[in-house]
Amino acid sequence: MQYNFNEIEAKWQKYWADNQTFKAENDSDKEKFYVLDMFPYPSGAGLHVGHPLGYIASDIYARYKRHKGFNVLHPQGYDSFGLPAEQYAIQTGQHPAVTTAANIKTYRRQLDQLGFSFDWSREVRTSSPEYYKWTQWVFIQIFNSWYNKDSDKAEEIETLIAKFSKDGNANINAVCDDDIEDFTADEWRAFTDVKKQEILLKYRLTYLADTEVNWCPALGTVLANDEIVNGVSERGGHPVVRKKMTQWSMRISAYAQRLLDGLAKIDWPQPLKDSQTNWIGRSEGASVTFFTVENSFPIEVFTTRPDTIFGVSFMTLAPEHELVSKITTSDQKAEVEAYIEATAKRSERDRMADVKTISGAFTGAYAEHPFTKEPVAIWIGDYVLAGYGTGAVMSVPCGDQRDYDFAKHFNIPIPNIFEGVDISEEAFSDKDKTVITNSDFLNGLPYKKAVKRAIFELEKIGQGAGKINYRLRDAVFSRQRYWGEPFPVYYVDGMPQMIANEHLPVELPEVEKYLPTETGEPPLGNAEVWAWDTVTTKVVNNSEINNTTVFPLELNTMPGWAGSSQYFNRYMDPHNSEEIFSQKAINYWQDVDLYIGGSEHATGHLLYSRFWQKFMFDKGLVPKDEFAKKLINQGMITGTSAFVHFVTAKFENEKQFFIAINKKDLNNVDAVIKKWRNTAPVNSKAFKYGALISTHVDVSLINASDELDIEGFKKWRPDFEDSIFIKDDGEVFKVVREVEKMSKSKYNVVNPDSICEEYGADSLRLYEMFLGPLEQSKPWNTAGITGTHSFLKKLWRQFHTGENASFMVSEEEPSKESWKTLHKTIKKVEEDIDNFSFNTSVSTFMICVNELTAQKCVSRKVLEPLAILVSPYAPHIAEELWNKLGHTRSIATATFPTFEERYLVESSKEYPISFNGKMKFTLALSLDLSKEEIETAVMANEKTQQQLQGREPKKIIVVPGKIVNIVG
RNA sequence: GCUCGAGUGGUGGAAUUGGUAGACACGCCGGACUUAAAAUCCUGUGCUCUUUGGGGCGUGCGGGUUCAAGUCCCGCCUCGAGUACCA
Repeated sequence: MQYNFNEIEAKWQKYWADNQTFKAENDSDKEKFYVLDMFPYPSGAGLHVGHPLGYIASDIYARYKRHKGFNVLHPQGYDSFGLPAEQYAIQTGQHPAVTTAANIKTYRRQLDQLGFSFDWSREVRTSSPEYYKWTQWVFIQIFNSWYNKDSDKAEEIETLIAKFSKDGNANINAVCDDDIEDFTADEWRAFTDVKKQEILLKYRLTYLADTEVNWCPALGTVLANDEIVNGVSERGGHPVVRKKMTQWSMRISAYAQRLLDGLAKIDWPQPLKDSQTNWIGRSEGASVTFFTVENSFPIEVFTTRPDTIFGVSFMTLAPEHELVSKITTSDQKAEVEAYIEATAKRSERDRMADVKTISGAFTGAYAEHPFTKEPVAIWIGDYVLAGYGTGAVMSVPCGDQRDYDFAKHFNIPIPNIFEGVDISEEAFSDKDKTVITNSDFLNGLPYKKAVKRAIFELEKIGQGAGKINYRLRDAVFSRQRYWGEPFPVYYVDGMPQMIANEHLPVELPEVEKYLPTETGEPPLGNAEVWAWDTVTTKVVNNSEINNTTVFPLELNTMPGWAGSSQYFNRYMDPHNSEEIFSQKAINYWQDVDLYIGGSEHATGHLLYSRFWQKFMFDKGLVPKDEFAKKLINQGMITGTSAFVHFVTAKFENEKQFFIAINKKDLNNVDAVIKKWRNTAPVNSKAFKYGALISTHVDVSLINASDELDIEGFKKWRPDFEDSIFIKDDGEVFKVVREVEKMSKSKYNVVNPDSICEEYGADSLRLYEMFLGPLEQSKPWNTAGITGTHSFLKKLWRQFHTGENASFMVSEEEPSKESWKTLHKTIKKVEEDIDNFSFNTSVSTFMICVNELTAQKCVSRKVLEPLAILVSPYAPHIAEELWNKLGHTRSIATATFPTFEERYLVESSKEYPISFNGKMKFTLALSLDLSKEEIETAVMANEKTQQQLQGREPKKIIVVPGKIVNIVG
């Protein structure tokens, strides 16, 4: 009987779906285990072989954990809001919901054919109203919260209001906007309602603010910093400019320290933790206040080197700093304004492109040094960023290279405050070797002590304090897009109002056009039915807006990360229409035990999700403040692109054609063409050819030996129909191969559908694991799949040893060798899965089956456990064999076999014996011998004596269980 | 520039964390079966010398520690990822 994988796979996929084999219950006596994949964005291109890598790994782990007796939650869903569907809608007018639904269908079919053990009854889609109802709900919770630094957590806004009406805001220790004026309780109570709302907005965890944003005119939207690559948009590569807009922001900066601390308790890859640490960018130092000589304007700066305060010879403000216009002297006004205008014109991209050019302008103003009382010149310069720290620095040219370069460029004095250090060429910034001089009370102190003392002295005179600064900025939460979650927000007198929880979801309205409006409003500005009636609590036509009972709704939508920041919790109770999830469900499932996904989300989704989780934790909604215990970044499977190289050629007065050059001949094109010309038509008198050009070839036109199907190529690229191919000696034409990202435009995409059809899903699953370590990126090469495919055929034959290869296993006791083979395999596979080394366990299976074949082992006692071992990797064939072994329930319910040492251990073990470090022979010795007994036995051995040739051994090294080494 | 990570046959990659480097697979060479192809099976396959017994060299390069180094230490080189005037 043949291994008919197509039939077997279809049969069991249907069985699993019909029987809901992988449905997880929220009620179980078993221990829980939550295995999660990053849910996909359903793009129109469907899956290629690179996509399922992480899903296969997580599926193996989920199936393994089921065999180990856990109640496993292994859900899947779709991150179905996003830009591509919207772009497509703009081009074709098709509603994104329609294309998204079609794409999801394709995804589902492709995922199903790989035999994943997802619990599809828990599927979520971020774009479905039942789901985004809860995204809106969480947004409202965040809006109704403020961050109390005293309790170090988010609290209800009501507690803040209570404090205001009792004591005003003098003693509030909150994370909030920095432009807040003090008020008393009496003043608070006297404020108008709008004024109160305005103030509260400065404290809320999500707030409206005029933010300088990255505006992409081509896409008509705002992009996050991580959506911009090299100054252009990640999608589409359009230019990006700075623009001020009123945007919703999330006060993620309130959580900076907790996000940093949390990294210590989660088992995530170090590089990912490093990049989050970098992103948060904590730096310790001090804030120092300088006062201008004229008018005593305070200028606050942040420095990590308060110990170098006596080295200050000037100050630099960002050109955008609000004080610049107030302090600039009339003499310098023209120069300063010209400089500000020049920097404003420079795009972010230009600034990045040339970091070497030093530019700036002197304001004419001076500040007073807090200790020496000397005047310090105030400059502006674009190397100081408005968005970091206070947008102003105290410049210490002897201790900071940028200050040094600036000082040199503008001939500003560079006083030296470091003992025995030459600063004539560059600044000295080695903290550990610092000994300070010319610095009054800091003289002679090493770095750490000097910092402490400087802060102490600053505090004493009230002009500074120790401070920790973070690079992490609040996250902009508004997008000028259609295909995203609408905000549950309407505006009364310009102040945002939340729609009550019971009226959620606020559903996305229909629009005629998906582009921004002519007045530059977001696409929702095109909606005709987009106003909130507070009486009927319904969305009504815009014409009904009267600003007394019917108000305009928010036109922005939420960013992509809104829906992905909580989906892992929603899976626990996805159909709950009363709550985001029940407390019972969250208390059972707690958190994700294993999360597998790409590292590209390090500073996006994975940081935002940790922030939302911490917020939810503060609100008492979730029991854990980190959502995923362990995370693995699967590597990318890259494509192997193929190229054909051509020269354009022409005979006199004739039409141009192409000559394709074989891979081998690329280094001596001239010689090859000359040779070809000799055989060419006679009219080759005036023959000319140009430089080499190369073009991608669809990899499906290339065979395993890199040979091109020339006829197929000509059909595929009719523009090359008249080309001449200079073939290799063997009458074949070989292409050049190169590893690139797998992408449609590079024609190197390999589709899992065709692989499944030809070799089966089990072969594909095994092969993807076999390719290499999970976390490493590796090139795809379809040719190698025959290896895992023939393994499955061998496995099949092991169970089909009857007449005409019919199913047959024996009930007899297996040989000792076979027991050994089985238990060796159990041990290795168990270790491999626990360490996520799925690649080596595939090898182990191959060795196992090869050995069993050699041993002619057909015993049920060995084959049955083997089927269970293989089943996480190749579930379809395992299920079929399991069924043939007479089981009526799915193999998924079987218990993982236990490894027993006694099958491996024999009475003796082979010890390699070496002389002078060179291995010479091995000796079987009893396992329970002591180190001394081994030594004695080795010395008594005939071969040892031969090797020693009568000499006394200098040294005998015995590592029990491993090796005996004799130095003669 | 800074921060991580990685360099092993023709290729993907193993190596129990200091103990016979190259498991397993692809590819290739040769063979069996076949009219033939496909499929399947068997043998060989790091480089090199060889008197066919075996010898020498081999994990990016140069040193070091050790009886023993792909693995540990020091100094380089190359590639990949992230980040970028962060005071």
